[in-house]
Amino acid sequence: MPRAGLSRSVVIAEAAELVDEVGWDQLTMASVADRLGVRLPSLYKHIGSLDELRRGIGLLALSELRDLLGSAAIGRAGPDALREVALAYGAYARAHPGRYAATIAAPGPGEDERAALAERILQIVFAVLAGYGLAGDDAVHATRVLRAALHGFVTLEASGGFGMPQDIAVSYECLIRTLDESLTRWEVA
Amino acid sequence: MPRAGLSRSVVIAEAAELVDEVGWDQLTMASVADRLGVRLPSLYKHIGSLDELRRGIGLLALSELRDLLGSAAIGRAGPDALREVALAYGAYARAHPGRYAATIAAPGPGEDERAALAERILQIVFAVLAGYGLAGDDAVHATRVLRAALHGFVTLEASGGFGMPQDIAVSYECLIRTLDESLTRWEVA
DNA sequence: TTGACGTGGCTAGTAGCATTAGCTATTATG
DNA sequence: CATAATAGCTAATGCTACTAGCCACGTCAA
Repeated sequence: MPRAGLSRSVVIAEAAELVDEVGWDQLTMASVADRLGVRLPSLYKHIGSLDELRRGIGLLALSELRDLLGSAAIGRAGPDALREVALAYGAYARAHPGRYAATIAAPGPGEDERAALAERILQIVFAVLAGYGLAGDDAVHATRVLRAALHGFVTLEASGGFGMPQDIAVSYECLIRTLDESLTRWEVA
Repeated sequence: MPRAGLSRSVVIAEAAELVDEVGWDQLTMASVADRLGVRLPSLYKHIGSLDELRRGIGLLALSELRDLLGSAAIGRAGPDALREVALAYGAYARAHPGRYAATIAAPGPGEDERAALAERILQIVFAVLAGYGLAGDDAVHATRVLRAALHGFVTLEASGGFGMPQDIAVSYECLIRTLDESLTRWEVA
């Protein structure tokens, strides 16, 4: 039996490819093993469980997203930064729907690495909001509005929720415009 | 063996209760059967498959949501209607997280009843937007923005995505305000 | 009252999944 | 080159969805 040269990160990377193709909830240990040309139980030498594999994909996706959003925000401010970050966010979700879904579940207790990544992304968003003069509680509420809008849009798009024929990219621009206006005129509570 | 008095609608109703308690992706035929005090295979006298059960829950949830949103919108217009509909939407998602999740998947081919319900809900939203003077393509894009924002918010809230201690209800009010302002100032593309 | 029939719930069995135990051959290390 | 670690294997367990076929309950007509 020749060795297949697997490792924890190889398994996770292959699984990430797989969920992007077949969907987050179709992830099985069996299909990952198939894809790697290996018998199912062999995976357990590298990954403890299906749940751990899911968390691994989530971590990978969060770090990719952090890099992309960071790059999009760098050297920009205000509406420009907002727009680029929003576009990068949408592009990632569209290009990697499975990974994106892995991104959503909140870090459970003990998932320190994940919490740290989420924190890092939050800071990027805060930096964008600072360009609109928002900080403190306002920044928290504004962040929630921002995340909700972007996440809701890409999720509905991915699940086929936008049945009408109108151009989805135009709708996304409307969303960005809505967010920009809202942040510009944010009334301090 | 005394009869348990089951029926398709009883099974679906019980399953809906279950998913609200344990989560949409934890739904199994086995747990529904347990809950109804019946052996697993007996369910198949009433429901063809797990997938059909899921669709049944989705249908039930959509009809409940249509009733609630319809009631919230009736006799109101403009910002008032928007606010009430948004609050009703959030309240339903919070009270019935499992059913709400069942609501999201787009109707597949052949799911006419589901498509009809979705259509009905869309019309309620359009009626709200008409109060802002929006119609045609604008109404479609605005609907997408509206749905995305509300759906994203309740989804992130349900998945524990809002970790900060600030009051979530306040954030939701910010979201409604954002939407109201956006619809009021909607620039015709 | 009785008896036949439709049907709801049952037991038994198949197949796919996650997971564990334990074997063997490969590979890295002394 | 020998030894130890380990990657991948087969085999086995238990859970799930789902099917086949039995049998008792309730109904409805004679």
